[in-house]
Amino acid sequence: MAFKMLRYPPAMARNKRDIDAQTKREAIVTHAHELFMAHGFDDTSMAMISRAAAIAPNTIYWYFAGKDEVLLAALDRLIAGLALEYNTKHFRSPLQRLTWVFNQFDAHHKLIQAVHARLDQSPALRAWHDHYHQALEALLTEQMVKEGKARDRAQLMATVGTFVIEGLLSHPHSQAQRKAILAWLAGEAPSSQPG
Amino acid sequence: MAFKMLRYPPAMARNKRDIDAQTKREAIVTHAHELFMAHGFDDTSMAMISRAAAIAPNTIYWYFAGKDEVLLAALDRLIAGLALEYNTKHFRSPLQRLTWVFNQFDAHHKLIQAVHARLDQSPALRAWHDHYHQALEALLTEQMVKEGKARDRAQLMATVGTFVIEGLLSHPHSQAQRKAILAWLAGEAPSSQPG
DNA sequence: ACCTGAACACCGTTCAAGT
DNA sequence: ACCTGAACACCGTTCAAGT
Repeated sequence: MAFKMLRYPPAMARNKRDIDAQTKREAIVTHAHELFMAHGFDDTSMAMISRAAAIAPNTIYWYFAGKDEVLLAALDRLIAGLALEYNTKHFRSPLQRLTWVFNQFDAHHKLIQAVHARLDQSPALRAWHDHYHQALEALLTEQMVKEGKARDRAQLMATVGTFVIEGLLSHPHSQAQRKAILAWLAGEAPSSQPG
Repeated sequence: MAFKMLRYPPAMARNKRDIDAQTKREAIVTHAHELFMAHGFDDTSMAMISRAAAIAPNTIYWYFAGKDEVLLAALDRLIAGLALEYNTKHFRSPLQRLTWVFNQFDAHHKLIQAVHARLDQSPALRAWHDHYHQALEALLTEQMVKEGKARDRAQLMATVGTFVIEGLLSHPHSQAQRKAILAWLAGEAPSSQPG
């Protein structure tokens, strides 16, 4: 009776339980992440995720409010990992920095694509997207200002830059195209003239 | 017996039937277009379209292979209309031309968003998208070459341009931002300096 | 607290049958 | 040729019940 009011079982068991729960939650996210990457968000069903995690489909709803929240958790973990690596790395040039960031996104572009596809349906994903979109824009702006650009010019180019990055992520293109565009973006350098 | 091999009923009726069929087909497309714009592709069910067109849900499958084909028909009609208007119009400046094109897309951006969301699921939509993406890029390239840009530079900027247009279509932004970005895109003009 | 079987209210699509 | 009622194989999610 009384213990029914406790939010958790007693201390000893509580710790163990919490760890198990956390591990299981992460397992769900891991499997979901892989499946989203392999088949896309729409073509990954809750049943597929639950099968991969060896649980009943509805058990996912104990850990997450819904499918979008699973995606959100995968995204958060992805970004946290990237941020960590970004901060410990140092880059030889602005182009190298930009290329690294782009390549990280590109390696997980199916996840990012899922975000864009669900923007209108999920306010949570909309908020997530807008937040990191703005963060990327700010990062590009500061980079350009540091390189001596006027702030309002830098802001414009940063917006353009995020659009270009998203464009590259979601459109097929050659390696040469990518290289030229990133180079242009990093330095606004003129494309190389043949001959 | 014999007439069963004819693909159509006899002449008199055939004409009438064909007209009716065409009209009905267009009615389906019109209602679908409106619903896609209002609710988005995913949140528009075949049942909703059929209700709007006052037919049974499965009747749509007599006219179209599936939901994606309905979207495709709506897109084709949209583009045909735009192309017609574009060719009869003349513009005072490259910026005016670009702004007009952009505004047309923007007015129907929910449809274009649907294309992007379905790219991976539907090869037909993928083909459609790639075709018109390339067409837009070519148009921008020729425009820039006409203005005296080197061809490979123009090609790079055209790719960037289509990414920027898609970015503007799919991201919230202020009117001022839009104006500045389109101006930059049209002439690569420097953003205005305050003071 | 954690997990599940069964059900719910959909969905796009198919099929057999009508006219 | 054109249209439909009924069914199919899903889907994400909910609920009552178990431990």
